[in-house]
Amino acid sequence: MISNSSKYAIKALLYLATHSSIDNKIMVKDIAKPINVPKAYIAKLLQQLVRENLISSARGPKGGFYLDEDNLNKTVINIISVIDGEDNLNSCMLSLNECNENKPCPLHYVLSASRNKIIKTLNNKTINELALEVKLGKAFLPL
Amino acid sequence: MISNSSKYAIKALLYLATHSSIDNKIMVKDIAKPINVPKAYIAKLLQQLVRENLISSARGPKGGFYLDEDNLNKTVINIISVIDGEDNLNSCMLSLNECNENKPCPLHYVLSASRNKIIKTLNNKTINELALEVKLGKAFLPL
DNA sequence: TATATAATATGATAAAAATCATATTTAAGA
DNA sequence: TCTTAAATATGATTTTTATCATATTATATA
Repeated sequence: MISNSSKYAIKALLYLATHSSIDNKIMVKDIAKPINVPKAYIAKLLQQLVRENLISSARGPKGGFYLDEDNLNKTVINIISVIDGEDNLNSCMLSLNECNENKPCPLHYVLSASRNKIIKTLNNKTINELALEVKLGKAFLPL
Repeated sequence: MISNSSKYAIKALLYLATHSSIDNKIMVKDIAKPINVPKAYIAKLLQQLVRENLISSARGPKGGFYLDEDNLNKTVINIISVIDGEDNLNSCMLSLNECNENKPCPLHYVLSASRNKIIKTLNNKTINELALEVKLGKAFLPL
């Protein structure tokens, strides 16, 4: 439903949102440790996220990863879409392709409301907003 | 979060709930086709489900799979637990082990309510109740 | 402009999940 | 009680996901 890779990517963005800035770029190795993901693995994911404009980077000395204004306004769904592809979250819980709101499978039927709410939330909440919850002391890292 | 195998198992139980009885047992091959799962794969899962008392079976001629009264009262969570193990659904969306209601990660924080509702539903709804939705015309197979 | 530092591209390996294949056991019915 | 029809047990294979390794490219700064 949501892959390990997506989870790692979300963690990385949350970490960058709360710790980096254009003047304070963070290297792979300094991201991997605190978010608890293998360095070589997160490195690959970060590269992919850069290509898809979800995060920013600079090479060479003083280089590293950070989030610019645009990056901060990405949503969780944006991340999952890039890493896992579009459809995973849109499909019903049993991955039935003939299942939809009009003709729902039994599980879909009983879960529809909650499920829609989750998707809506993931669609609306930006990384920036999530990071704000942390600054307000409502939510917590470590990741 | 919820494996393919679990999805297949849920589909199988829903199919049996709506089509089988102790007097009308259904063979592997007649389950595999309508629920759209490879025969050899579902066979293995069905065997596991029998061992864990989630479904019933009989060998030999006139044999096959069916649900007894006890089986019909199993919940979706029961199925997922048997196939995927206990923890998968209880963990937070990012699989953080230090994340909980009191000290939630940002994602957990914004999804908590919907997520709890889903888990509660999966915990309470029995296979029998789900099948009833179908009989009442509120929900639909095919699977 | 040489050096060192950092991301990038590419691909190999390992682990897990999904799928397939088959010999064995059980039981119904002729 | 023999034959046949079914599940069961076991394990092999394939595919996908996760992980690791490294040579290449870009850039700050001495």
